[in-house]
Amino acid sequence: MAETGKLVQDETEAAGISLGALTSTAGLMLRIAQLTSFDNFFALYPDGAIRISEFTVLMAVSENPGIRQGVLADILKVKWSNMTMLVRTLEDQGLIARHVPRSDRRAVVLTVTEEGKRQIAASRDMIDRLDREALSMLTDDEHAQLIALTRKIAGWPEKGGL
Amino acid sequence: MAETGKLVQDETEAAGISLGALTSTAGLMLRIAQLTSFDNFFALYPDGAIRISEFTVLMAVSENPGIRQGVLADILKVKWSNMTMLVRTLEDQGLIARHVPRSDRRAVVLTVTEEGKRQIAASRDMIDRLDREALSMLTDDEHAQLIALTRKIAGWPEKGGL
DNA sequence: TATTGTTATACTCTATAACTATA
DNA sequence: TATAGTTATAGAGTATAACAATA
Repeated sequence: MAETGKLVQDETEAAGISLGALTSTAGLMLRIAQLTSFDNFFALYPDGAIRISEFTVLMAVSENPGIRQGVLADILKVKWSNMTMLVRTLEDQGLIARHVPRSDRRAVVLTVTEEGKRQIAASRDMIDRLDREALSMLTDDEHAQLIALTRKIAGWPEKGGL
Repeated sequence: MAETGKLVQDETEAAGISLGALTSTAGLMLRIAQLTSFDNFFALYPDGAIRISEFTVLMAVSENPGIRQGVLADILKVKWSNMTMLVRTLEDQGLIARHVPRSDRRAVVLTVTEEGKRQIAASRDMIDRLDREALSMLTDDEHAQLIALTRKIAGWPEKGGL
């Protein structure tokens, strides 16, 4: 567990702090929960490992070989201009390959390289484990509930895609 | 036109995109859900109204009169240096008052001014309503579930403070 | 020496507009 | 004219370190 979360709890407990109606503002609570989750996650995450944003793109390309860059950007709520840089970083690392299709020479389609596949294999178990550990205050049932709820918010049905 | 909300949905549906195991990474889903919630919220939020970060501080001070700045920063996961600026903005707006207590002249304790109380009264209903509307894809039960789960993640028990 | 808060600054993410090349 | 992607840059949010005042 992360130091930060514990510290906050101790201090707030000692001070007898209340946030009142704020804890019923779901958007704010989502934000605080997400920050807590990320704090805990990155406290465990080794330096030098692939960045989460990069891993997310890598996984998304892996799940959708030949996806166009713009489509990917839209799904992950990243601006096209920023996705350009993200993808270039991954290309520089040799993890994904860019290809201009003949059917539309404006487009760029993406695939994962062999090295990228190795990176996924090496990182995925760790990320899953750290992700679960970062939310270890939840029971398995609650964890599943959270995923179901956040999927619904994101507009993604049950298993897989949309 | 290049990037619109509607376009995103159409494209992903048309492309039959899948994010696979990524949708079981709770931390990532929390992040996407939070971004979605904020996008929806701010699409409805009127220009010129108090900023959410400022309103959050205002509410927190209102719930905890005399709270010290550093404690507040820790609870809301804001750095002290940044809280200094946030609080100054609110002071400049005449919404909160800063006071150095005799018991510890290093500290700064905060209270909400009369004007601040008026601001809260004027903003709170709207924020609650927009917050609920931003998550209108959830049922009331699911909304309550989400709040319970995020409270638990944040380390805050049932109702109110800790 | 440690703590509270401030200042200044750097860094990361995200956003916007102008540009190209294709369609 | 519209679209896919790029470039350059601006902006917000966040992080870090040095500092002053007080404990």
